[in-house]
Amino acid sequence: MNEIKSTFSITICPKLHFDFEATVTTHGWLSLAPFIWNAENAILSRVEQLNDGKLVRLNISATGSTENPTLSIEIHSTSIINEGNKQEVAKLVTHILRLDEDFEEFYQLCTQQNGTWNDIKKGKGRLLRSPTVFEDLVKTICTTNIQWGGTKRMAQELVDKYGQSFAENPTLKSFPKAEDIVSDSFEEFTQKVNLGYRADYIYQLAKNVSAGTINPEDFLDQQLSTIELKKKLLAIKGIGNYASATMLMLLGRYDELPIDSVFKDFVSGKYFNGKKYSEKKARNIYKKWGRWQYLAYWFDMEKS
DNA sequence: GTCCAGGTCGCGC
DNA sequence: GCGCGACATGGA
Repeated sequence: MNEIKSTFSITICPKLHFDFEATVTTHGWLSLAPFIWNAENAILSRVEQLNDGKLVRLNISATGSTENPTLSIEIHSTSIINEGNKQEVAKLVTHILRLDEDFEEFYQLCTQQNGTWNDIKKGKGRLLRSPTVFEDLVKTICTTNIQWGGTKRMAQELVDKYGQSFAENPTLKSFPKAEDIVSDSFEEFTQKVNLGYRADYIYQLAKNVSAGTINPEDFLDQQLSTIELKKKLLAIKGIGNYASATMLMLLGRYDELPIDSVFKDFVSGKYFNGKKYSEKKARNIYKKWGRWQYLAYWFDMEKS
């Protein structure tokens, strides 16, 4: 058994109010591999392969109030961890927890609403995301036309069959990179993981990303308008209206509503007494939230 | 056994 | 631009 050689702690103090546990648990992403959530101790864990190939296991936790929080990040590895590795990890954690996003305007809108909207308070609103846009794209495709249990299974299978093993505990693996997936033929891929007809979309995406014809990480570019971004997302096979809205949320843009069966059931039950309604009427419910509509819907559901 | 899921694609009109 | 069937897989 390889011994752990390096354990470091990095402390990040978020600029604004920040609720670690709410950020991690308000989105189902935390129950998709390779994320591991230790609810008892409130530790978010995952194995990651860094740019230089080193495999690390990260343990992320928080102490202090939402006004004055401190994030603690342990890096476990059998490799020597250098300053560059630490900086990469800090950047990764900033990304998945959205420490750089500004929610002040959303909070103001919440304050304008009465009652339970005030419970959102400062520090909530952030929803967990994956370290890479590629991983979020793959997972989002795995949420379409399937129950949540199926999404979890598919994420786990991808990690089990194509992730890189963490030396200390080989059952812990990273999420596969595009190159890991296309190292196999499509036939081998469909044999190893059971993604149904989505296998085609995901393999195609991995091919394109690996070849550089699609660069999902560029989607984080703030210069891109939401319209342009949506166009790029819809051009990817397997991403339609619902999935593009979900991806926009994961890219920090909350303009679009993810209209799927869950959305329809929720809106029907809460606002239309279970009766049929037009999509336009449903949209009107969240219209006043402007570019924060996704979060308005999300927390409307959370609070119910 | 049968049905269908946090939809999307490709077709025909 | 809109309606419709097909789509893989496993869980309900």
